[in-house]
Amino acid sequence: MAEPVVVPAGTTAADAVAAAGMPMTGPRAVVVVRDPDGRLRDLSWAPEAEVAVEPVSVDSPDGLNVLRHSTAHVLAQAMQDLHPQAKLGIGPPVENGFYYDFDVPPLHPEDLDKLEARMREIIKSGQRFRRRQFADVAQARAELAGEPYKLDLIDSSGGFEASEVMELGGGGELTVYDNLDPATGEVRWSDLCRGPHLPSTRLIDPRGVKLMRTAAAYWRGSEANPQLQRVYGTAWPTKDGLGSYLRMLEEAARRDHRRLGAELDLFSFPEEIGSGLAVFHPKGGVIRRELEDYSRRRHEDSGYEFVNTPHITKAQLFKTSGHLDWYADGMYPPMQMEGAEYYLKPMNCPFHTLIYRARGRSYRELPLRLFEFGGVYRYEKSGVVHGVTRLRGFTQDDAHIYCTPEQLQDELASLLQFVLDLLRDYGLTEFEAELATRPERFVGKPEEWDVAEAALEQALRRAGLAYRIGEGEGTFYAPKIDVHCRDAIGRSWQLSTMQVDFQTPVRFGLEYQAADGSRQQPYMIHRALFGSIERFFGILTEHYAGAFPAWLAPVQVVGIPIRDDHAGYLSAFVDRLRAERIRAEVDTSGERMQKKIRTAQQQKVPFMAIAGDADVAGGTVSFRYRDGSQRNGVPLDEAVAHVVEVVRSRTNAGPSADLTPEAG
RNA sequence: GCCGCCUUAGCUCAGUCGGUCAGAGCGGUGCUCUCGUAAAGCACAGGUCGUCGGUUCGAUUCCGACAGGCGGCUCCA
Repeated sequence: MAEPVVVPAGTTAADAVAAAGMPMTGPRAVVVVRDPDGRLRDLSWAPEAEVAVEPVSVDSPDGLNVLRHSTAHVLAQAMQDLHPQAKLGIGPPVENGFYYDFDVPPLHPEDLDKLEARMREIIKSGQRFRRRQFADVAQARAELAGEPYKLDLIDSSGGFEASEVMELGGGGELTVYDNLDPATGEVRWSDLCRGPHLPSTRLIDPRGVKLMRTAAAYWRGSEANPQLQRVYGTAWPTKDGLGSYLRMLEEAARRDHRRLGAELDLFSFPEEIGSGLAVFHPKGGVIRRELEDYSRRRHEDSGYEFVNTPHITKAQLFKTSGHLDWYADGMYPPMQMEGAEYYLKPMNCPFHTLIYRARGRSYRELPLRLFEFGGVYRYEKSGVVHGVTRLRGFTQDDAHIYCTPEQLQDELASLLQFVLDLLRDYGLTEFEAELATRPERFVGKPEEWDVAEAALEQALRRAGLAYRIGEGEGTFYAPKIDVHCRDAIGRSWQLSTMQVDFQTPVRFGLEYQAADGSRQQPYMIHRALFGSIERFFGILTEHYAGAFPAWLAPVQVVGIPIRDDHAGYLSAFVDRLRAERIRAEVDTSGERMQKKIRTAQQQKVPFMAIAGDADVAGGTVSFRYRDGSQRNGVPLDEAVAHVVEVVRSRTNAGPSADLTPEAG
């Protein structure tokens, strides 16, 4: 945080910042100030009384938002220069960039080039941003008569969350920013906006700006409204800032699980099966099985019992659960059979609940923890299926826990801890949580919701996990905790969910007999850890960029003979590894050694075991690891023990010669 | 579902302003070659240019529908 500067009454923030000797141009330029109330102000702001403000530089989070917001204005000006009929929507900064929505005919990639060229001209002309307040709504309406969407914003401002709409200030204050020609002071362009903005377009480095793509977006986010053309762009204080952002995008593309899934022969989406339905190939199958097996073991250790349930059911089950009332549109349509309607299941919980109800339950059995890798089918809209992370058929690692009211709190706390521990074992270590509370449409009694929400919040506190509240974002039957994880390149993914459900036990009439002989209703907790196995698989693929830890790698060791006649020696070595259940093979293809190394490297095999005359003579192999490091002349016994140790440790790092302690 | 774009060999992509233009690299197969850590050489095989319909003397090339995909929007129990 920068040192505060004092702005004397009647002078501008810019004067004070300049007098303090802070940069006014360049990659660290101060672009706005924060007043004592925390509000960001233009540098041209002149307070009526002396005030201490915090300078905000363009490379700070707030400064970047200002830069991007101002760049969005430049984009809009460029758009209206090139397409005078374009009507303006909204144009806020977003993570890593900005967008602006326009009512124009659909745009094409060439249009972006033209817009960028015009933006560069505007930026170089050094237009000044001037804040101007409308006297009243009538004046604003008159001036914005040609901008129907801006009028819509003004007319419905009462219904807006002010923080979400950059166009409108708080408290009904309406302001406009004029872009002035620096030489003549003429107004070149104006936009309804609450600001703040850069003092001048000169503060934008055109080499740090790039328009990224066009897309359609509904006006004000509602399907009921017309679609506008959205232009996404990004802006950084410097050319290097843009460069490193573009490199990050390339890195993300390099990690794309759809691409890696094909390159590493993990899974595919045969058109014949249908959109959103994946098949896992043998190598993908190995990874899945390892993921699942480890999860199974951990669940068994933690008192879960495994169940199996069918993929289809008569309609009544989902009528009882309430899902048909809420989610019929998201379910595959019913099949008629023997006079009954059958549905593919979109959820496992009603099935597990029937298992609970299959016989009388005693308080001594609780908590009863039922677990299943349950295949579910959801009719996702055609535009949303995405690789393996958004499928129409997928597998939930779904558990339902039935417990007494007294057990609820401890059960939730230990459950959350269990979830976090297990995610760490798969290599995810950064978590954020969200507590999603009662939505507008819900079932049950508000008092019950309050109890459930309080229990979840308590569990979060006990776990010491940072969380935010998602007001009204719970499901229709339960509030929930969602756990989000950050991957290796900082992207956040929503994974685990825990829901406290008081409704399903009522709907299904669940009971247990308490110690005093009375019949009581259990509480129910829904919990998914990966959410979807397939999606988790995809996320891990991107997290590890396809270089899975040794314990998950589909092929753990490839033996590479230097000459063909070393293959037999390596086969014996590989047999010893296989006896230890290591997934090992010898590359006996007709290629030369260098090519085999390249192939194994591209397949991201954790251990290459190379052998030539020297190794055969010495009874050793030479390891090459994925990171290119080497460990040569390792005696066979030691080599087997080394691989076994790395795999069984389930370490998510390496392997690498640099991480391998010299065996003694 | 909505808007825009895309769909040529297993993969990545050239190409046809409608008429011997169906091509390349990688991958695959075969032969030759193999002595130390990211690509040896040669040859061969592979595509009714997503599917169906229309326009046309003639369509992979133009039009339409459908399917699948990509980027967003919306949605995500």
